[in-house]
Amino acid sequence: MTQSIRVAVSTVILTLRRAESGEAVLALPLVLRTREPFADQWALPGGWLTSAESPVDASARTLSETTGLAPSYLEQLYAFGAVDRSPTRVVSIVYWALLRQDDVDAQSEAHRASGHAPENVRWFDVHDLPQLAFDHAKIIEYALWRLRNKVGYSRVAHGFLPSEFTLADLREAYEAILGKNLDPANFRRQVEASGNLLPTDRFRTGSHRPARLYRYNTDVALADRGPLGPEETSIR
Amino acid sequence: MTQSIRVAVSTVILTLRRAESGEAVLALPLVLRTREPFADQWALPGGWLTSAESPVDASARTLSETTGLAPSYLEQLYAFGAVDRSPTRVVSIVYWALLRQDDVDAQSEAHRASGHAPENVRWFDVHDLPQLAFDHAKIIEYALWRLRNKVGYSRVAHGFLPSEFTLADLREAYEAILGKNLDPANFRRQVEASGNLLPTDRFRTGSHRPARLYRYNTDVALADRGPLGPEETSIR
DNA sequence: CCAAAAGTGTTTTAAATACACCCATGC
DNA sequence: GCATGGGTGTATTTAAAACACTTTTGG
Repeated sequence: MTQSIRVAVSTVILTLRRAESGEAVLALPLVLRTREPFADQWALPGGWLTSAESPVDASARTLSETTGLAPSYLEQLYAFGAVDRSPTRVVSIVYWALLRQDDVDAQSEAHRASGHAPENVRWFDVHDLPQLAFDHAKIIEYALWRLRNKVGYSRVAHGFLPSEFTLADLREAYEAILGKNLDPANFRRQVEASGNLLPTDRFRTGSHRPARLYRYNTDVALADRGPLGPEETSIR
Repeated sequence: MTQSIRVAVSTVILTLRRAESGEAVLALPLVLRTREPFADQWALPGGWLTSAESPVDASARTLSETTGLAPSYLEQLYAFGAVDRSPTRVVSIVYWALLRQDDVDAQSEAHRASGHAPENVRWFDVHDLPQLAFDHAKIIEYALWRLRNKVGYSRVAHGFLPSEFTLADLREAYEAILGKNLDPANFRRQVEASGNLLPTDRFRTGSHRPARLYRYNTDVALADRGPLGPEETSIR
C-alpha cells in the first residue's frame, strides 16, 4: 500500500517565436496522448521516472526526445501530488526549461528538410493553448508565473537568445515574458548596470541605425539556485 | 522496473526560540532514526507517502505527530530525487513549515507537566545541528536560504509570532532569520507602510516605555503562492 | 530629406539608509 | 534622575521612471 504510487516527470519547455503579426510570443511543445486516460488530448512532454535516472536527467532526456535539443536553462518547477489529479495515483515532478530561439528555428528547418519531424508533437503559443490533459493547464500557468517572477531578479531571459544579440532582442524577450512594453532607454541602463552583458565590436545592420551586438557574461549565473548542488538542479 | 521507486515526504519545521544568551534563534525538531540506513542518526520528520494522502497532507500529519501542533505556514520546498541519495531509490518531497513560538512553548510545557513527550524527538538550534542522515543537512540549508529570501518580499516572519506582538518582536524575528541587525526606526516605517499590520489599543508593559501591540492584517496573504490552488500548496 | 530605431541626457519620483533626537516607563 | 528601549523627524543616497533629444542608417 505504500506502493501503487508512480512517479512521473514532465517539463514545460518554453521558447520565443515570431508570430504572424511579427511580434515575439512564448511557445511550447505539447504531445498528443495516444492512450487512456485523456487519449487524444494534448499534454506536457514527459514519462515515468525509472530507477536508474534522476528526475532532472529524465526531464532533460524527454526534452531531447521531444525537441531534439538541449535546454539553455532547466529548473524544477514543483512536485504535484494531489490524490485526484489522475485516475491512478501519480506524483509528477515537473520541470521548466528554456530553449534558444535560434536552436528551435534550426531544428524545425532540419525537420522540414528531412521530412521526418517527431510524431504527435506540436508547438503552441502560450496564449492559444488547446484543451489539456490532467492538471497540465494549471501547471503551465504556474510555470509562466515563475518565469515572469524570475525575469525580474535574474537573467533567465537570456536563455531564449543566441550567443550574440542586440539590446532590442533582449528587451523583446522581456516584453514577451512580462506582457508589457518597456522603455528602451531605461531598459538599456538597467541591463548595462547589471554587469551581465559584454559589448562586442560587431553590429547588426539591415534596418535603420545599426545596433551593437552583445554577449553573455558567462561569469554570472543565469539564476541563483541557492545552496542546491548540480545533481539536484540542472544537467550535469 | 518503473516501480521500486518509493516516495517519502519530509518537513523542515522551523520556529524561533530564546537561547540561553537571551537572543532569538531558529530551531527545528529532528527525529532519531531507529532503523537502517543511518540508524542512530538524526533526520527530518517524515514518512512514506501513502496512496490515500496528498504530499501536503502527509507533511502536515507528520508535523503534527512530531510536535503535536499545526503550522502557521506550510510550503513545498523541493523534490529531491538523485539516484544515490539513499541506498534504496527514494524520491523525497520536502516541505518547510513555520510554528508559532507561543504554540511551541505551550506544547513543551504541557509535555513537561504530563511527563510524556514524544520519543526520539529533540529540538536543535539551526547553528548547532548534529550529524544528519541522508542529504538532510543540505536540505535544511536550502530551507533556511528560502526563508531568508522569502522574508524580504513577504510577511512569512509573522508565522513565528503570536496573534499580538510588538514591533520589536517582529524585528527580532527578521533579525534571527537574516542574521543581521536592522535599524528599528527604518524597520518600523517599512512594516507600517506595507499595510500588513493593524495597531491595537493595547500595550506591552514590564520594561521601560510600553510598546504598542499589533495584529496581522488577515486580508493579506502570508506569501504569494501564485496560481497554485490550496490542494497543492497549504493545508485544506 | 524623412522615417525609424539606436543611443544619450536630464528631471522627477519613490524608496532605502543613516542617524539625531524626543518620549515614557522601571528602578 | 537616569538608563533603556519606544517612537518621530530629517537629511542623504540610490534606484526607478518619464521623457526630451541627438545619432545613424535605409529608402
